[in-house]
Amino acid sequence: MIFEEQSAVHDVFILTDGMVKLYRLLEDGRRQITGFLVTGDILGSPKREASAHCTAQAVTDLQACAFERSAFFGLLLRYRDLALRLLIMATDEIETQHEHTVIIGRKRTDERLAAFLVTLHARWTEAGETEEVVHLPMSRADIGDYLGLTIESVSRAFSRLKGAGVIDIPSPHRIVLRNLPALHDLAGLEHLPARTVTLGL
Amino acid sequence: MIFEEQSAVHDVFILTDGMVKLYRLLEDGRRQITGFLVTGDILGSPKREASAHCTAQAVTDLQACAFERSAFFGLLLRYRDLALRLLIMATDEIETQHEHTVIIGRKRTDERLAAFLVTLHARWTEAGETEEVVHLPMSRADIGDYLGLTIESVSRAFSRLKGAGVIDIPSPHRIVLRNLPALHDLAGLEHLPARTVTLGL
DNA sequence: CGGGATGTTGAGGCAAGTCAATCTAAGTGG
DNA sequence: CCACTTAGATTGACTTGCCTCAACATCCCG
Repeated sequence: MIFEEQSAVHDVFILTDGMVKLYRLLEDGRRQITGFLVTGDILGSPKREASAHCTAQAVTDLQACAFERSAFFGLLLRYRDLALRLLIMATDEIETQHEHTVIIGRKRTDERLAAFLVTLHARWTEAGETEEVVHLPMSRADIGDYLGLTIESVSRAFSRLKGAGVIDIPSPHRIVLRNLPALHDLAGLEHLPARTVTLGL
Repeated sequence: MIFEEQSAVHDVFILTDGMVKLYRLLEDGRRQITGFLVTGDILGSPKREASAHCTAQAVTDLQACAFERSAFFGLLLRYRDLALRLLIMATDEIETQHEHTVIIGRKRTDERLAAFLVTLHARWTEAGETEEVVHLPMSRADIGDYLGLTIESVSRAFSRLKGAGVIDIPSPHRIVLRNLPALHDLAGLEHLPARTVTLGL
């Protein structure tokens, strides 16, 4: 657990290795994951007070670089470019959130999963992966809570895609994309994010 | 129509009166509205290239103040506070989008509508409205596309809330909140946005 | 007063959820 | 090295909430 909803956040992090999930909980236990962060991404709000509005939890073992918030603000005030850079990143993040909203608001189960796989694949490719493979360090429950589905629906969607020959599943956490164009088509994503760094929260 | 997805955007707007909807379309016509902007809100990306990643369309008659993009960037480079302010606004917008993601990803129809009404009410109250009334300039189709529902589901949800005595519907575009606590409870929102200005797109 | 657009209501279907059983893989201890 | 346990994933049977399709109601606006 990195920090929890409502709690004060003392640092801004830059992930140097591993994966983080961000989520919010409802009182009755329903959970919505709002995003996953990977190596290179930034975690933490640039707001001054900043009690976390969501929970950040490790999906894998992590390595990160932590900046004390006050030090971070010092940088922010001192280097005018920094705020502008962060503003661009925040703008990109809003765009990403919109894409996600379209996915969970208007797409069916298989389309959601396809979009998820395609997006993750793009991020791994960016990170140097050359094979058409997606690593899924997170559980099916995490995927479901990210896509607004149940575990079972996620599992069935995987099976259907496998049955259609679009993917292979050598292990639950390793997916081979056998037909990337078909997957793209199913995902129906307008523009994959061109950026390399995500601003989390 | 203010600007359309993919098209170049020449201005940054500050809404001085009226309401705008932002949305994205899928090829088959499915639509997801990602947000509504009201008086005082800002519309436009602070990115330099900026072809719109979503469509902005008027819901009502509008009045707005338009800044040419280049002039806006001049301001952005000249006043270091401005980028910081916009960064805060963008951060708030991300938070709002997360809330919206929770709503459409994990809540049932009536909860979604309750959350919608409560949020809009908060914005009208902020704007000086003292009665427990919500004005809905947008159509049922717009509400559905915002909440990830069909027109019919929205209409039925309105009827159920009315039947439960939580709201009155003197006209389709005018909702009286008869039991605000119950509505809040149903909505299950953790924190209503404290901010007054929304950054659109 | 029509007539078109918007909103409401009803009947029935289906995609996704729920509940439950089974399978798999990774420990863990004898 | 092998039973036993446990957590996660898959699959099946059934239920249900929302969608679809269709009919009807209401409201503007000439």
